[in-house]
Amino acid sequence: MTTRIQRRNRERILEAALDVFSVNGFRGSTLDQIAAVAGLSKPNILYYFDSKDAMHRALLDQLLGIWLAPLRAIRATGDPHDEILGYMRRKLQMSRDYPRESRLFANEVLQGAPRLADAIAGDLKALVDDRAEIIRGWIEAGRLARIDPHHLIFSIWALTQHYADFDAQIRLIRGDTDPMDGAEAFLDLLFDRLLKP
Amino acid sequence: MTTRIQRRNRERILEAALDVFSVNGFRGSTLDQIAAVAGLSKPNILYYFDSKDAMHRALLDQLLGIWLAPLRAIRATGDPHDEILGYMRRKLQMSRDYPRESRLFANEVLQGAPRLADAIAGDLKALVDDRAEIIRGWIEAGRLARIDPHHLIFSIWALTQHYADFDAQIRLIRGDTDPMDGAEAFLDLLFDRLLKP
DNA sequence: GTCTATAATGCGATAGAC
DNA sequence: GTCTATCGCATTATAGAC
Repeated sequence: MTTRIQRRNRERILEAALDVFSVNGFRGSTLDQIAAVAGLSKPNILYYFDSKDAMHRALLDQLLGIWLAPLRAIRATGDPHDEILGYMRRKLQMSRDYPRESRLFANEVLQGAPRLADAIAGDLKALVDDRAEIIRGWIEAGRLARIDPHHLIFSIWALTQHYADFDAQIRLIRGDTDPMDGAEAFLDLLFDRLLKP
Repeated sequence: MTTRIQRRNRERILEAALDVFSVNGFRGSTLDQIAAVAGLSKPNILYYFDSKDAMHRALLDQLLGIWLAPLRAIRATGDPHDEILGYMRRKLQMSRDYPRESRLFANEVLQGAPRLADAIAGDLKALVDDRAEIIRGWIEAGRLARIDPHHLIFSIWALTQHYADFDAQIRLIRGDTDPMDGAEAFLDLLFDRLLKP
C-alpha cells in the first residue's frame, strides 16, 4: 500500500532526477545532485528507488508514452496537409512543454540508445512504419508532394526537437529573444511549401 | 621540440578521446576507456595531456574551426539559392565525414554549453549575425522567400546534424538502409521549395 | 617516454540507530 | 521513513623505477 507521502516523494525524486539526468546524462549525474534538488537525503531517495539505474528507467518508461502520442494522433482519414502540420505543431509544443524530456531522449540516443534500443526498434519503428504507409498512400493519391515519408518524419523531429535540445546555443545567438519566437510561423511556411503536391 | 613520435601519439590520443567523449560525454568518459582505445597506458596519455579536461579542451578547440567553415563560405556575391543550398549540402557532408564531432558538439550544447559559451556567444554569433544580414539583403531584393534568416540557419543545422546525432535512432527505424540514403534529395527539395520568392 | 604501483577523492549503495 | 556513518569500488592523477 502506498501513502500520499510516498507518492509525493516518488514524484519529487523523479522530478529532480529529470532535472539532473536531462542536463548531465546518466553517467554524468550523481545521486548527491538528485538528492539535493529533491531536498532529500541520498539514502532516502534510495529508499524509494532501488538504484540510480531504477530512477533512470522509470523516467524513460514514462517518457515513451508522452513521446509517441503526437505521432499516434495522425489519422489516415484526415486531410493530409492538416494532419502533418498538426503533427509538427504538436511536436513543437512538446519542445515548449517538455524540454527536459526532449534532452533526456537526446542524451540517450546520442549514446547509441543503450536503454531505448528495444523500444525504438519495437513500438516506435512499428508506429513510424505505419504512419509512413499512410503518408505514402496520400502521395500515391496525389494529395502530397512526392517526398520520402521517413525523411519527412525525421525532418519534423529534427526541426522541432532542435529548439529544446539546442536551446542553450540558440539563446546565446539570439540574445534576449525567446528561442522559439517565430519558430511556428517559420515551420508552418516550411511545411506548407514542402507538402504541396 | 616535438618529435614525430610525440605528434603521432598526441594524435592517437585525441582520436581515441573523440571516440569516447562523443559517445559518453565528458563526465561519462574515463581515462581508462581512452587509454584502451588509444592503445597506450593511462599514465602515458597523461604524459601527453595534463588532464582529462585538457584533452577535451583540445578537441573543442580544433572542432570550432571545422564547424564554422561551411557557414563562412557563404558569399553575398553569389546566387542566393545556390549559396544556401550549397551551405546545406556542405553541412550534410560534414554529418557524413565528422559524425563524432557533431555528437561531441551536441553533447556540449545539451549540457548548456559550459565550455563553449564564449565561443558561441562570440565568434559563432558574430558569423551567424553577419550571414543573416546577407540573407536579409537577398530577401529585401526579392531574391528569396520572406523567411526569418536566423530560423533558416537553425533549420539547416537541425536537419543536417540530426543525421549524425540521432544516427542510432534512424538506424533502428530504417533497418539495414544507410541512414543518410535519400537525405540529400529530400533536403534539396525541401530547401528548393522553401527558398523560392 | 613508458611502465607499475599507489595516493586521493568521488560515488553508489548499505548498515543500523532512531 | 529518515537520518548519520561507512563500506567498497571506480576514477583521476602522481611517484618513482626503468
